[in-house]
Amino acid sequence: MDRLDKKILRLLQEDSTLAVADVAKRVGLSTTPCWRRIQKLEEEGVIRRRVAVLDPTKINARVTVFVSVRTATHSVEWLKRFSEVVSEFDEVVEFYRMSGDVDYLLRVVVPDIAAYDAFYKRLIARIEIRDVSSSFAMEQIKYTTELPLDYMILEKGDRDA
Amino acid sequence: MDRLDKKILRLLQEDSTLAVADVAKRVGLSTTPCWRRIQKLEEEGVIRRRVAVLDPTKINARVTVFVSVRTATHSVEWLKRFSEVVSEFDEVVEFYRMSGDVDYLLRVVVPDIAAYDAFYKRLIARIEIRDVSSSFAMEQIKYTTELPLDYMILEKGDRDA
DNA sequence: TCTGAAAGCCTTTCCCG
DNA sequence: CGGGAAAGGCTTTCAGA
Repeated sequence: MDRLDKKILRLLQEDSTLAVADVAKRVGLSTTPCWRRIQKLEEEGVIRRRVAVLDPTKINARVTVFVSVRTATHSVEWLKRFSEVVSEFDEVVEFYRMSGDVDYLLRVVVPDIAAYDAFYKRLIARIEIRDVSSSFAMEQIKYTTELPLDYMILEKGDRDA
Repeated sequence: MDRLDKKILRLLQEDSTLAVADVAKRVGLSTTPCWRRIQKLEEEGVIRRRVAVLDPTKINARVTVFVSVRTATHSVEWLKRFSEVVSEFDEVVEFYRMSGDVDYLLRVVVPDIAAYDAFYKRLIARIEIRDVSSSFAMEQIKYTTELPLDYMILEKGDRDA
């Protein structure tokens, strides 16, 4: 991956409806090589997918809750099952295993607090959890799917912008 | 919005490269009305954008850090500036104003702990913060841009699947 | 690897139930 | 609102350097 790939990724992270010819123009290539590069980035899995991003308020998914979970000590199999059960919930949009005093962190999306309560009950009905603590987001100030590209490692001979 | 729109959204949240004709087939419409519905969903802002989702490991953005921030009591202007300054950082991919004992929560993406430390220094150099606490994610078990559609409010007469 | 042009497929429009 | 068919535009392939 060189700086042209990086430019292409920057554009497509922002707007994947751009025509290949447009991307090509902006990075200073003609369409064919640009098309091939995008193809390669997809094959290599650098581009994982192309998706539509929806407005949460318009589909009644206004509230984000961060759920901190402490599990009791369990076997590897239990932890695997725990991951699977939690991941199955559509309301869980992000799910991390953490270092520090919290074992897991979930980002849960629901319409309101009542729906969160219902979700919570369904969750604990499916799996035993030692300790759960919920923090409600009052406002989503920033949310982006664009990952920082500044840390990308370029091949030798590509040190400029 | 009816259940056909919901089906369309479900498909496009998953894969926005689907041809309109394919989406149409899967929801049981022909291309023209399906195209019109997608158009409308875009105009109404239900579909906010279409983006490429990248693999974090392939672009050297492996580590997620959750940063809990407590601010001192400040004016509305200061809080506005705080939001702007924090949002400017590409490493901050999510940023929430919270209820409870933490005032703000940031999801920060960096390649490693050293890069996080550098980010942290740049952040506190730009704005004064009372208290910062960082939690590192060891593993991203689930990450999806797909919001739950089950809570969507449909127009009267659309109560089925 | 890049360019330019040709072929094929989709999107988008038009007009009719 | 939904459908079929035509026009226009993009994507994808192919040949040449």
